[in-house]
Amino acid sequence: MLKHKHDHDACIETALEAAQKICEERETRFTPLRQRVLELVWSKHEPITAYEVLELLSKGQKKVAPPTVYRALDFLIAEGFVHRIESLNSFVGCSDPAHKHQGHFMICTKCRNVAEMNESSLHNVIENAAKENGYSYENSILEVAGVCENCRN
Amino acid sequence: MLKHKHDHDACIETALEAAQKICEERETRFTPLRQRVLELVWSKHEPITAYEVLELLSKGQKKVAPPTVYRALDFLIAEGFVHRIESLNSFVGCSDPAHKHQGHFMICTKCRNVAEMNESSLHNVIENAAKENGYSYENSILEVAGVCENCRN
DNA sequence: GATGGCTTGATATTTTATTTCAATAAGGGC
DNA sequence: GCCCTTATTGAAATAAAATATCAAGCCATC
Repeated sequence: MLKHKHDHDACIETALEAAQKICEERETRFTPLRQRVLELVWSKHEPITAYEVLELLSKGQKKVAPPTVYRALDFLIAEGFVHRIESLNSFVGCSDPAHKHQGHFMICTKCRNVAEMNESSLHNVIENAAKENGYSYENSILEVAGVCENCRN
Repeated sequence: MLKHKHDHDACIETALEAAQKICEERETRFTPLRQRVLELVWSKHEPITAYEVLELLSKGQKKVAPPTVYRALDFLIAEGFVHRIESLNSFVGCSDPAHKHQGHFMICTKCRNVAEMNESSLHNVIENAAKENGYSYENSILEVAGVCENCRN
């Protein structure tokens, strides 16, 4: 996640290829629009808003309307390629689309970069806590604000 | 939290009294407007939107504008009397305003009621998870969707 | 090449939140 | 008390985020 030594083009390409493969397996339609939106979401590691995607998408080609973007994002989220960050009304590419998981994030308050917490132990703790409080568990969001290693140095 | 055996008037009154007391201690101003907004937020255990508060607030008396409500909510949140539920763009009264804590909630997907998880152990797990991932910890939100005990019966 | 279902376009509107500046009210020092 | 400063509220406009609705296009299959 170190910006200066991070080949982000490769990062985008990997994400697109993974999504392509998964869609083939699931026989869902990874249309040009959806590809393009995923690419734009991955254009940075910071979360991006739907309207930022809209603006980028409208550059050069004919303008698109908000529903176009939101529908594409809905698809990408449903397939698990993108997560929504509730506290920022924004979206980030999923770093592990092949495995279904909850959106548990750390958000750097300095550089805005977002990283996923991939800890099944944490997931279990949360699920158990809900059950101990009498709730069945469906899903959860966790968004931790802090400062990343990079920004602290 | 059992609706039918829940004296909600007492619930509201307790919340208002607690807030009053805390404001006196902190020498912050618990104005009539802020009192009224807190009362309205507590009018149900379900989260309430800012515009619902706005509508209730405008009934009978002269109409108020959105900033009036948002400003009052900002104050109440800053003082810890109200939490914001990010995934619902809504607000709920805090059940333990005297102690500063994170907003960790369970949201019933049937009745919409929200309950706070008051578990410092959970908080510790989250904080440690963030640190293990290289992030300093500032604050966090946790919103678990599930079905409450009541609705499952 | 018609049919039916998914996808996108286009327009309008709704919902949620903020900016800005003016008016008012409250508390502190004299 | 009265002035001064600061916090609070009012008011108008606008911005930001998301959705509803219906029409048009695409594509696989028969």
